[in-house]
Amino acid sequence: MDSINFKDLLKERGYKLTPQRQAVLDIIIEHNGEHLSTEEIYALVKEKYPDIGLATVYRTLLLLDDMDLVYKLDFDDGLSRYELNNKNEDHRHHHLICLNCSKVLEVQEDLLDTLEEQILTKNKFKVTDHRVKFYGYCEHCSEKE
Amino acid sequence: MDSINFKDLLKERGYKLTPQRQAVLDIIIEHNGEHLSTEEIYALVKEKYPDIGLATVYRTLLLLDDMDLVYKLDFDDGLSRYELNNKNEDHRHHHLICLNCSKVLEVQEDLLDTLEEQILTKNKFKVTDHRVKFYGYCEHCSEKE
DNA sequence: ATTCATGCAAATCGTTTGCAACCCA
DNA sequence: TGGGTTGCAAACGATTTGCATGAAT
Repeated sequence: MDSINFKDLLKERGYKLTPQRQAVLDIIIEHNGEHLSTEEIYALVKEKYPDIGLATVYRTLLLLDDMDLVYKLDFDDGLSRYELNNKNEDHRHHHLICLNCSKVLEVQEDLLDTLEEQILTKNKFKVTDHRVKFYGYCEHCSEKE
Repeated sequence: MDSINFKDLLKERGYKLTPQRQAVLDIIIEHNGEHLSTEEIYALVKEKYPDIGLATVYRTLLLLDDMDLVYKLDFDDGLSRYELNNKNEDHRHHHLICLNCSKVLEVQEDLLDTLEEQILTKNKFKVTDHRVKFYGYCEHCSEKE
């Protein structure tokens, strides 16, 4: 996601490119693969842009989510987390949440397509997206038992 | 879930059976199949037990969730919802959330077992539970397009 | 009698919003 | 210039917590 592209996307919707918005997006791009919480994003942006307000970060994340540039996550820790919405990823990945140490791993596998077809025929419900979270024990925590 | 059983389960953990706890559980059993929010549960319990406090409902739901008697749901509407944890159900069911009218349907299908096996072998992650939400359009809203 | 549970109100915490000042287009 | 944007602080809404009272075992 280069800045030219971002600016155009904003303009399409009647929005403006501001240094704050760019800074928030930059941080998320820099931390691709991580699951940053709003506060973490705020702290990281503040390093480069000390005057930014928390409300601006919230507003920007809402905007980025709405533009499908980021993906909002929920790992049941009471915080909203975000990751870069990697569009050239063939399938959305899923998260493996360890019930013991809370570590979050990722799976690329996606066998849900067949399930979605079944849902369409049996329930007449057109699935356009899904969110899956697997809970269990990671390698390290499984061994400790 | 009869009350004798409930009382024993509580005693095992050093807790007491109170009319408030029984009333909350009763409401959830009566409304099996629904996805009641905390406030909805509070209002329903209040009909039978007008003096109950909201904090008690919160505390009881936390307890019931911890005892695996109920299942906490999140339909992204900002509210915590709960459903009876039906243990004789062969598989956990999943939810179909309509992006248009927000109606929530349920699927009993569970093709995730094979996925879980793959995750165990490939990621050495022992899956013990999963949460799946499908987003899309229900029959009615699909037709309107 | 002891221990846990309740109700109430205050506190908490993440998030949203109103508004005057500000700045990008 | 003008309309979107910002930072700040106040407001918000769901949930939690402190504490004195009350109830279950």
